[in-house]
Amino acid sequence: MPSETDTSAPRARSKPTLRTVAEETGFAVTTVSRALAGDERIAEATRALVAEAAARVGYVPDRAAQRLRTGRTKVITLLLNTAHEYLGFTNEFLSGMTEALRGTGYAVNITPDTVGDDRMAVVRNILQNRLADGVVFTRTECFDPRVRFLLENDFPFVTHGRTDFTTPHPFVDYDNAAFARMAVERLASKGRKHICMILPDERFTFAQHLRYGFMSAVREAGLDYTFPDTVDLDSSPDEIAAAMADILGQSARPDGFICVGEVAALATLAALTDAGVEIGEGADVVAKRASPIFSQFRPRIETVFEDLRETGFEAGELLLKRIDGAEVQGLQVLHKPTKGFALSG
Amino acid sequence: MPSETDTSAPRARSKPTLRTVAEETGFAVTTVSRALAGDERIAEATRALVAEAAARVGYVPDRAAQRLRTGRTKVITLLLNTAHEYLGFTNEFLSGMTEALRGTGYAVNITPDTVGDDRMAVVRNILQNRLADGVVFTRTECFDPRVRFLLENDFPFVTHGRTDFTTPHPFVDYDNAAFARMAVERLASKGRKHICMILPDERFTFAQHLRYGFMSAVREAGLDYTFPDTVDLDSSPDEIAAAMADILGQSARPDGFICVGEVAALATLAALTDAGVEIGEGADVVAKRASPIFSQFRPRIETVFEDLRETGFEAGELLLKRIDGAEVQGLQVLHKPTKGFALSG
DNA sequence: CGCAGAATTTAAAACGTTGCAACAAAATTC
DNA sequence: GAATTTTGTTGCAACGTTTTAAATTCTGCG
Repeated sequence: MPSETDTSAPRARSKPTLRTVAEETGFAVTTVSRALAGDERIAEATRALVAEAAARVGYVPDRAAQRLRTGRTKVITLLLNTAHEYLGFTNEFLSGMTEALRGTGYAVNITPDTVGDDRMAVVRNILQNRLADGVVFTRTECFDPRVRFLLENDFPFVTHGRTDFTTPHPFVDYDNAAFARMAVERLASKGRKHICMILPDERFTFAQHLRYGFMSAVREAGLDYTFPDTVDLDSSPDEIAAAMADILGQSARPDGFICVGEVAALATLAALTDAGVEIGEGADVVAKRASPIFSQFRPRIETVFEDLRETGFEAGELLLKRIDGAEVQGLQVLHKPTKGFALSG
Repeated sequence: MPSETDTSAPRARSKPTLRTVAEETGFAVTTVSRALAGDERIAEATRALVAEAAARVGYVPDRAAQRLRTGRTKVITLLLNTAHEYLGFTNEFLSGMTEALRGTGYAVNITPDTVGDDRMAVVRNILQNRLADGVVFTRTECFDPRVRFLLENDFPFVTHGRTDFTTPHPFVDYDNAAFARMAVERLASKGRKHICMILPDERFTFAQHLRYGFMSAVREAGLDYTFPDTVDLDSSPDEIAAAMADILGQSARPDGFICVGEVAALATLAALTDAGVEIGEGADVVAKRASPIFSQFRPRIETVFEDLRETGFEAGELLLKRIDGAEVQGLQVLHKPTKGFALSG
């Protein structure tokens, strides 16, 4: 039949749209749109019919069109930082986040958390150009200007780490003060008298928390302490190791070491090994662990676990809820270090 | 120029659009669009005028609208794999990629490289829903079905790692065969007679390359060899360490070890340490290094460097060129291990 | 002066979606 | 049986851009 071929000819392999489904079912485009959105105003029977037809022709809504029409991007952006105290941070966190977004239709976008030296430009750009519906970032500072800006503009976001702003905002964090305290106490219980810990750059909130937990525990137990002041957690492994070697060469040298992250741990162990100090004898080391690799460090050290994948997952979940309009109150998660220190592996 | 009509209109704080610039300059929207695109048909003077006005009102093109109209998404997607032989892989690779895309208007999207067990569904979904203009993925297999699919559909992509397909496609890769050969030769030069290397899962192309380079060098030098067959590079640190301990317990035990990645290196070192084998005495270890952390491994080992950030950068660059229609020929980058082995740090 | 042919500019039509206002048909009320 | 509400459904108008086809102005030249 020629007419048959005629009508099927122009029907090229083009992407099915609402119109396709509309023609298929005989309903109007509007109705189809509503039906697929599960609108109560559309009859139950119609909804079923439309759903069936949509599935049959393989209809999938066009993101660009939805975005243009609604202004919602269905994108959330993670601000990527190059440095982290754990090598596997990005992979773990990101895996958790994408997992939380699975099936929601949201996509994860990555953008460096800084252009040149400017952290604000990144977030301003996202707001101004409506590049995302929400933002997640790490390495939060006590009075992080990004937080202030986002709060002022009422834009959904979740921070990894807290701030000192009085206005509450969603966050996921690990209780680093409790960790530091536990770590000091653990070393004290082993008879250590002089504790050393490498801190993150002081502008990060978690540096303050670590310091606070550390100091209060050290004071309580009446211990000596040292913070290496030439390096921080973002320094290169070599710099950290050199700083540790330096400290080990001093007359009043520490006998207890707390490590936040792989780099600090390995550099500390290397410095101790190079100085001929034996773990369990001349010194003890405890660390926070985010990857199973810690079990292979020699000498072995005791660790507690921080689950970064879970953290990323929660960051994703919280942000979705926030975008959906949830109140900030319920959107704050603080992980306590539950179990005590144990030998890794 | 048309008469200056009511400028007192409710000029709300709405995002400036082409229309805004059009009204501002007195030109038609079409002209403005063309002028901003640098279209030759628009008079030089007009282009300048429009550019100035656009900058003044802070015009930025709307991504959603462009995408809807042109079908181009200005997005490229990186397929994220949870496991990698280097902990820092994701961060490094991603940092490189975003760097390559800076200023191009392209955004990076992250999606897990597998849903359930299905690697194909991910890439099919991207094509079908036009979620991106191009794709990058890692952990390429010899006859990777994703590559076949993308080639068949003429969709731009870059793989990290090669395939054995006859049809060429863009890739970035490291010459792992050369690395393995170098490593064997290095160990041989130290008088080692029995070489051991943990391979990646054999379905990955780079596993074949490593094996090939290894085998040909081992045969040439007339050495013994062992591939631990209960683990691969993606096994857990504990499993790898256990397998190595096992091998060290055998009568004919290897005296040279090649490690691809941190996990293998640390697990091997731990097993050697635990077995009381001294590096330089009872055994030697060489490794490929992607992060500066290797300098802190004790005992120290010799390494060669693979630059994953650069790799990510190139992947981004190649994909952009490919999207722009460049021929596949020039879009294949193979990194040779240039310098020889040296003590890390 | 008239006119072909460049050189510029423009109006209008998409792209696929959703929100608004309206409408027909059925159900309810008085 | 008319008036009113309820229940489903629909057409039209955006959202901001690019593209097609057409209109306008500007040249130079006979």
